[in-house]
Amino acid sequence: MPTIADVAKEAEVSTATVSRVLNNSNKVSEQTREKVDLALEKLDYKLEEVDDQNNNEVTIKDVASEAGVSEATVSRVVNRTARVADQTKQKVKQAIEKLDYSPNANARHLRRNETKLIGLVIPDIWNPFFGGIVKGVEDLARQNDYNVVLFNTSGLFEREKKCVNILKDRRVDGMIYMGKNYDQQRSKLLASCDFPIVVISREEDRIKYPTVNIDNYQAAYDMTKHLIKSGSHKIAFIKGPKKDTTAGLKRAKGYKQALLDNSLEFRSDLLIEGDFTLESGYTGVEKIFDNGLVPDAVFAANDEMAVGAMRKIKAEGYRIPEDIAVAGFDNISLVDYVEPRLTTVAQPIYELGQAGIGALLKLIKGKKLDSNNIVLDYKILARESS
Amino acid sequence: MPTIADVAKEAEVSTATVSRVLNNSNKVSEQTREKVDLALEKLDYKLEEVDDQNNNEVTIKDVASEAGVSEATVSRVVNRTARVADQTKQKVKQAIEKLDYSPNANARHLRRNETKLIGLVIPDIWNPFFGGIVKGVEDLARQNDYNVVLFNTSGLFEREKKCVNILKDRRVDGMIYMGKNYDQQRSKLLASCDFPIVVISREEDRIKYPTVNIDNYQAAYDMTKHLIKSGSHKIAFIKGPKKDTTAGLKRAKGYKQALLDNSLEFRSDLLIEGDFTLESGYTGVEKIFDNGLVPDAVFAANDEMAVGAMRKIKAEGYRIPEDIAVAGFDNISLVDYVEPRLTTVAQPIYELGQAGIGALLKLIKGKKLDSNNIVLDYKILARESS
DNA sequence: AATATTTATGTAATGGTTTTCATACATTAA
DNA sequence: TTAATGTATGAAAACCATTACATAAATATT
Repeated sequence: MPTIADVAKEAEVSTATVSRVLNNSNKVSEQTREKVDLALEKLDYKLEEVDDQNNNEVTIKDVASEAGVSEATVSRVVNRTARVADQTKQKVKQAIEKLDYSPNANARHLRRNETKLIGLVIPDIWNPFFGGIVKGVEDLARQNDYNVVLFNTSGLFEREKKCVNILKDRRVDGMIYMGKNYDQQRSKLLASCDFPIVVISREEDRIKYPTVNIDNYQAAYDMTKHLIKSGSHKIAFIKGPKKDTTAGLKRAKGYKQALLDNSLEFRSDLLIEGDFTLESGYTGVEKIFDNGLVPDAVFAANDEMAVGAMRKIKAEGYRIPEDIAVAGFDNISLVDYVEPRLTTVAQPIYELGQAGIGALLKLIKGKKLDSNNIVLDYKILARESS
Repeated sequence: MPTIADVAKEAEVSTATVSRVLNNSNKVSEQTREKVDLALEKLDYKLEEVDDQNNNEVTIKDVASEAGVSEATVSRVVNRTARVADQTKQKVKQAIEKLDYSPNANARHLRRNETKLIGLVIPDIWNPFFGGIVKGVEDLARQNDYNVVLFNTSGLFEREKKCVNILKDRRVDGMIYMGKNYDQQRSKLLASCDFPIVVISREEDRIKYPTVNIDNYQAAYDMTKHLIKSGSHKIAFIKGPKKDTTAGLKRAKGYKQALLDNSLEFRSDLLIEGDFTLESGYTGVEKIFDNGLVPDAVFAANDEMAVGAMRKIKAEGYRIPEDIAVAGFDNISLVDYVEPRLTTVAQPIYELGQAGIGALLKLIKGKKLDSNNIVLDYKILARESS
């Protein structure tokens, strides 16, 4: 169906001119009129009621006229939102069946002023830790008739910002946010949203949104204690980068406190900085060895670094756990693949996701949360490496 | 803002009755009228123009009146869809800024008859293989102003069906589908969709939608050849389950053909069935040993099974690769964590996702694809285990 | 100066649904 | 019977934007 604009383009004149030709306005030169006429012919432009029938979507209108009732009644049948006489109901249902009608969710959402859409902003879906969370979120969301729009930010603030703005435009009903960390600019960004937000796995004290987490301090404390009980008393810790998340810092704190509470010396040369990659675990242990130190246990703030540590320890000829015990944090799937199997803190990954969306759904429904800081249980998984 | 329905509820009468009271219809008993009046008062019901001001969303109307122009002009400024005088443009932009207006994407999509939404149906987002694909899809989609709605089906057909129906209701512009496999019921399901579909990582011959894949047959062939060249001539293969995907079957075929082409005997007792889990790799090798056989190489149809195989091989005291070489398939991240590092076929996971969404975007734009079967390159990663 | 054309902008229809209020008809109570 | 009420349904106004067409004013052309 060509429009006036199409014709104008074809005839290389303005739409105004085409309009004049069509309405026999007299201020059109013979030449131009001819050009336009040609274009009209060529594109087979029809004046009568621009038939927008290229879009053959079956609408509620079609169902209504098929069933011989009003659109309102069809809507009532579809949504079970008011009593409809049995006879009528049957007619409507038959019409729906016959025309294979399914309501346009967009139109419904526009009208109802809700989208049944949850924004999910995470740094890296390729990382199974986030994969598990996303799974937990999506599963429970879908069970509650919400769908999830996924955004992968690589932890870049600029990208996070873009994603959040898209979510605003889309008028999502809520968002689950996992930024790289939680600084001032991010705080501002979240504050600009007028839908509920839940933050997962970012244990920040200054955060003003509901969070779902484990107690990182206590978990690290417990794991350290476990290593001490197993006979270690010279325990190294590989922590996150200098600008770590609060969650990361808390793990380091838990480690330190456990040492002190058990009358062990805290040595800063056994507290090594890493960046959560396998390599940094490897080089972390290397640094310790280079200093002429040989710990009897290495506890890393995540599993990847622990595996890196294991590799260096083995490369130097030490046995795990006989000479040096190793422990990690997170319980991502790979801990099962290394040898010896890695002792680690099991985060309830899937459950973190579930708890997050659970809280978000409550907020969306306007309910209050019992607590603004949901804390889930972790587990110390003592396995072969300790 | 109470509605008539609210008042009716409060007064415990039908809405019809409330309506009659409001319009001074005379057929209302004194008693009822009193009840209704009371309710009206209590709820502070206002007749004049039901002020639906509870929703304080800034709309294009607000911007238009703030800037003193028509809504059409605002739209034109926002969408750069027609020339607007500089002066006017400035006014509009200021108004937008002042009111912090952002267009309602839903309304736009409804009108434009597009949603800028891509459905992404996968079996298990927790599995990093799919995680990588999702990342590739989302990255490229977002760069092209499309967003991704994610569905996690666990490979259950019933759930896949539900998800696809949601996508239909939502009128997504396209879908990327990774079902468990591709049987008749799934084929029917996809056929019922009236948006373009691309299938990733399902190499089925009978599939009638564009697919993105690697050449599984050739890859397995090449890997087998690699093992032979490295000196193995008694190579076991751990394949997928009996009802495997065609992709899985092709890997087995490639393995077999490579043996034959290199004058090696194909022995069915060295072709073991697994189910793509670590455990099945372990028990697979166990079965071989139980039969009194000791292969000099084990090639598994995926990495998890290869790791399981490695574990059993080491447990029996054999050295890898000196006694028995091991090879996997996929190159998921864990291959880097095991020792020795696993030789494997590297699938271009992220690129599979990208190619998939690339093809889909073309289809959405109404373009033809060069080929209905996009084949990406794989790599034989020869590492320590072979 | 007269005519032709474009530019800038407005009006109103449109997208598909939900929902409020109104009302013909059926039912119940007096 | 009649008066009072409920039931089942329809008409029309939302929801918020885009866009086809119309038109006054500005500009170009002759």
